[in-house]
Amino acid sequence: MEVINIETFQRFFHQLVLLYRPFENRLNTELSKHQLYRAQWSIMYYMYNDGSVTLVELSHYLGVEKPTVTRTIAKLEEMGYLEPVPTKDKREKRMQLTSAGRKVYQEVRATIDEFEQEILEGISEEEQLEGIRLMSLIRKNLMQGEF
Amino acid sequence: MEVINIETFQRFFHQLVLLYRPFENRLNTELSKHQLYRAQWSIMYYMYNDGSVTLVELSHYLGVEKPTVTRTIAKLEEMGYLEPVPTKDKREKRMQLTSAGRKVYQEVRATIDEFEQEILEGISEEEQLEGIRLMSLIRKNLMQGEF
DNA sequence: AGTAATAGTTATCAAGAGTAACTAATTATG
DNA sequence: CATAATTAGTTACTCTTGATAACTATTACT
Repeated sequence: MEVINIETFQRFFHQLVLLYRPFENRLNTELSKHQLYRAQWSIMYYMYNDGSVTLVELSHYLGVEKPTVTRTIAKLEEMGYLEPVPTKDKREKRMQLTSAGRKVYQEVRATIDEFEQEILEGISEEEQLEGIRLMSLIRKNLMQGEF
Repeated sequence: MEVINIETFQRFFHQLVLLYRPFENRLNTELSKHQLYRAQWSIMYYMYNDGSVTLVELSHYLGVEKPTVTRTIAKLEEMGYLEPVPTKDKREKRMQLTSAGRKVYQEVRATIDEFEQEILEGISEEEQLEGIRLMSLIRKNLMQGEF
C-alpha cells in the first residue's frame, strides 16, 4: 500500500473545480434548447425519479437554502411543469411533475443522454460506477453535520 | 465485460452536480477565513504552480470568458497578491504572484489541505488517482472543439 | 394553553459568469 | 510597406443561482 501523497489531495479537488465549469456550461447549452436552467433541471430530475416532494426535502437533497428552492419551484410551476399535491400538514408545499412536466423531462433527457454519452467516451461502465461511488462517498463526508 | 447501462450515465453527472454544491460551500467557508473566494483561489493556485500567466491563458485553463478573468485579476491585484510582469507584446497582461501573494497562498493551502484530507477520509490514494484520471478525461472530452 | 419547532415566503444582497461592443497592439497579406 | 485581419484585454450591462435576515402560518411538545 502506498503512502498518501499530499499532492494527490490538491490535485483531486482542483480537478473537480476544473471539470465542473465546462460541464455546467455544456449542460446549460443543452438545457437552453428547452428553455431550462441547471437548477430547474435538477429539481425535475429528482421529482421524476422520486415522485412528489416537499421544498424542505429538495433543500436537503440539493444542499441549498429554502428561499432558493422556493424561487425555482415557483418558476417551474409558472411554466406549467409542476403542480401542488394536497397534504394533511398545511405548512407543507408538496409538489409533483404535471404531465407537461413529465413530457418535457423525457425530451430533455434524450438530449442530455446523448451529450453525456459523448463526453463519457472511452470510460468503461465499471470506471463510471467507481466514480459515482467516490463522489457519493465524498458528498457524505462533506454533508457530515449539515442538516 | 458488462453492457453500458443508460442509468449509469444519468447517475454519474447527477452525482457530480450533487457533489459540487456542498464542496464549493465548504471551500468558500475555508477561503473566507482569508477573505478569498473560489474564483480568486483557482487563479492563485494556477499561478503558484505555473508561474506567470496571461489573462488568455487563464481564460482557457479555467474555461471562463475574458471579462470574468479581467475582473478577478483586478481584484487580486488590488489586494496586493498579484503584480504585472513586463512583456514584449504590449497587448498582453502577464501576471505573477507577489511575495505577499505567495505567503497567503501557503497559509490558505494549509487550511485547504486539512479540509480536503478530512473529506477524502476512507478513500485510498489509488482511488483518488483513478478519480483524477477520470475527471481529466471527461474534461478533455468536454473541451473538445472549444477554444 | 402556551411555547417550540417546522415549512415556507419575501426582500435584499453578492458572487460569478456571459454577451456585445469597444480599443490597442501585433500579424498576415496583397 | 500599407492596410486588413487577428489577438489581448477592457467596459458596460445582464442573468442565474445562491445566501441571510426577518417574517407568517401551522403543527408538535410539555
